[in-house]
Amino acid sequence: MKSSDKRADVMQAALELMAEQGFHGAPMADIAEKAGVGAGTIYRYFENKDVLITELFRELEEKLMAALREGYPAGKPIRERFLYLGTALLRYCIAHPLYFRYLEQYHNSPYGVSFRRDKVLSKSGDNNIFKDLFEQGIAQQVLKDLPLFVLFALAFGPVISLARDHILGLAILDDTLILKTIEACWDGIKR
Amino acid sequence: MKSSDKRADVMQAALELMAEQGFHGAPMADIAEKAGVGAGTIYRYFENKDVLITELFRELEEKLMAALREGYPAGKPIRERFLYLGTALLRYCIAHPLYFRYLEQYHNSPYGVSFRRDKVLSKSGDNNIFKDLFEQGIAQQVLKDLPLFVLFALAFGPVISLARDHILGLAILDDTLILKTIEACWDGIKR
Amino acid sequence: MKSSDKRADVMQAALELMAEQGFHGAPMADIAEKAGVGAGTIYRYFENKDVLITELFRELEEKLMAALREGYPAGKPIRERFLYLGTALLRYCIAHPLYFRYLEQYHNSPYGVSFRRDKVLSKSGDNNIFKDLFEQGIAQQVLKDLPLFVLFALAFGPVISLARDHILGLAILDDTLILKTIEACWDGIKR
Amino acid sequence: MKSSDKRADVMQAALELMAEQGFHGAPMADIAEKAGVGAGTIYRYFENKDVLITELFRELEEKLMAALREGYPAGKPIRERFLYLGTALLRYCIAHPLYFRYLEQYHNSPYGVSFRRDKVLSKSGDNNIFKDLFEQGIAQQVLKDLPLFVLFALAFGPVISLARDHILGLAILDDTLILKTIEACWDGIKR
DNA sequence: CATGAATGAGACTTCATTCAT
DNA sequence: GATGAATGAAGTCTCATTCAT
Repeated sequence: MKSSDKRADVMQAALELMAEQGFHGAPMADIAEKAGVGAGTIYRYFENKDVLITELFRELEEKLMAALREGYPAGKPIRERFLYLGTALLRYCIAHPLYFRYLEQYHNSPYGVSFRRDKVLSKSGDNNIFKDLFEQGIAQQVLKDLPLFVLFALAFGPVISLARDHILGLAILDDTLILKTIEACWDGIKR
Repeated sequence: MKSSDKRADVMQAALELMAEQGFHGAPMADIAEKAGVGAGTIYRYFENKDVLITELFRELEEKLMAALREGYPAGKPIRERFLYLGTALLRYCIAHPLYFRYLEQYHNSPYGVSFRRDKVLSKSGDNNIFKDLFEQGIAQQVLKDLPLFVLFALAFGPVISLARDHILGLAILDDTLILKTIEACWDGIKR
Repeated sequence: MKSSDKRADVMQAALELMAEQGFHGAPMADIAEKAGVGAGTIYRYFENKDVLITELFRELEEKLMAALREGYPAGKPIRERFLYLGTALLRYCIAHPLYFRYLEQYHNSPYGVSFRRDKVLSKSGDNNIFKDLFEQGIAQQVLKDLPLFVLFALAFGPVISLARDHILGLAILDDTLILKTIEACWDGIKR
Repeated sequence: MKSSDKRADVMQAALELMAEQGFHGAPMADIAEKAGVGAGTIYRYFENKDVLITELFRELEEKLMAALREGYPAGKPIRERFLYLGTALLRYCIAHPLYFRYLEQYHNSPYGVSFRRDKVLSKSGDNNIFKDLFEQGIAQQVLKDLPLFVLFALAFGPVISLARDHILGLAILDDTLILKTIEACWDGIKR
């Protein structure tokens, strides 16, 4: 059970350093040291720094999506499903500040240009819970008849904004406030 | 009339390069060349690169706030004032993609840590139109009784999210859609 | 009959990679992979990379000399013996471009400094067919009375030059041309 | 008159180190130190190490050709012209051992693949003294009727071979011996 | 004996900043 | 004031070699 999974060690070290210092504030040497491996070892697992950054992004995003899918009340009404997703997302971001900071940083960097935000909404083929939710909501005339990307922004823009504030220590969010916030988001998208 | 305002030239060059390539993708030498000045000249106006970055951020933010203040219907009802602010902000971001990309990048970088988001809400002393608006709205029981930072997130989180999509080419926003979006934001914050 | 002669496999792999990419363009890991052995295995047979390089050189040189000795018309006249050596050498270089490229590279590298060219002419003790040939030729007044190294250069310098051109695709050499060339070399050294 | 021509200093340092240690035995840091400049300074004059290597090659080759052209008895008989070229070339190689070692190293490295040897014989357009000499010689039936590349090898292969030996200390060449050698080369190519 | 993951010294290169002109 | 050549610290990455399995 020893921590001999060096690849995971490297990713964890990279996450911690990059989330806090930015991609450029985390030299490979520092990552290696924090991971407890030699500098060259990183390159056995990641072709170069860019690949490490992107790979880490993919993994964090996958974790996030998995967390949202877990416990998702698939058969329940639109509103209930939305409230679940919103609160789960906000809680997740707050519970994993490093993940959140890393993901945000990635999105706002030149790296993010290649990995478009829209993937979240239109994940090809895959069942996309967001897309499904909004499309059903429109079809059932429960939600406003707006383009998906607008609904998405209305629903989750506030979550991201709040998560940012919380992590910066500008906001304190308890369960009650989280719920109220997501209900307010619902007011924004519901017809 | 000569372009002897080298300081402005440098800032413009820095804006263009950094908004597109990121802070680290814009070497001082490139900025100097694009600005049509010598590399050393930059240091007559900015102590170092960090100062240039921060100074540019301050200037852009000030421009943005000035734009929002201009034409602000100060005496009108809460809702009208809000709709004005929301649409103006979204239009401004769309009209000035470089400004927006730069500001976002700054917020999500380690630089942003020192210059807190909350400044927007609590600008010391200065009359802060956002803060005033929300506080009055709460007092008049027009807005939900939520902490200011929540209202702010509900109101402008979607705007930022949409602006990002628009700039990445993932969304097309016309005047009608902008208005509908801001009205939806209003639904989110109104009691 | 299993290819358990790993030492030979390593040498063959090293030859192929180094002849084409240069000594420094052939990492030990690549050599190991091409040889179908583990990276560490190479070090069971060769103390380090330098030793591998030198060992390979020695082996190739020995092969070359053996090829020249084979069929050498020892008892025949000077001229016939020379024509045999010259054509055989040129044919060998053309038939084994990898050997030739490797040997040339070795000679022109810092490695070659330790392993001097003169070995060819003065191989201690061993009967040296070149040395013998030239010395006899001078004694019999068939060859010009020049230092051995000059005769050697006159005789084989052109061969090396041509082999290089041929391998680079700059020259096409058939049997007739090879013979004419060596005859011309003879004209250069004969009295 | 100070040695402020840093570009030249770098080239000289690179020549000395690379001729002796090989391209890979001469780190940029060592070159910079020997040249008396900062490491980064090299990159103001040469995009990268490969460019430095190639540029240096070009310059040395140009110097060599210039030296051969100087004093070339253009109007004189074939034989005289050839003797001039041969002795001049050999003398030049001996007088400039660093140049010679560098040039040879370049030719036998992967770099040399792109810059073909044949350039010497077929320099497009430019008046090529070698090509002209051999072609005239063949036309006048003074030289053997062999392909140009064969004549070239016969004429200069020995020179290169001898220069190598001389530089390695295996041969001592005085003016008399140089002349005799080139006359022997003439015997090789003359009809 | 064989392996190949791990190492870390060292190579190349970039770029913020300085300073003589 | 302005310039831009020069600098060198620091960053990314390679690869010969080792050693636990």
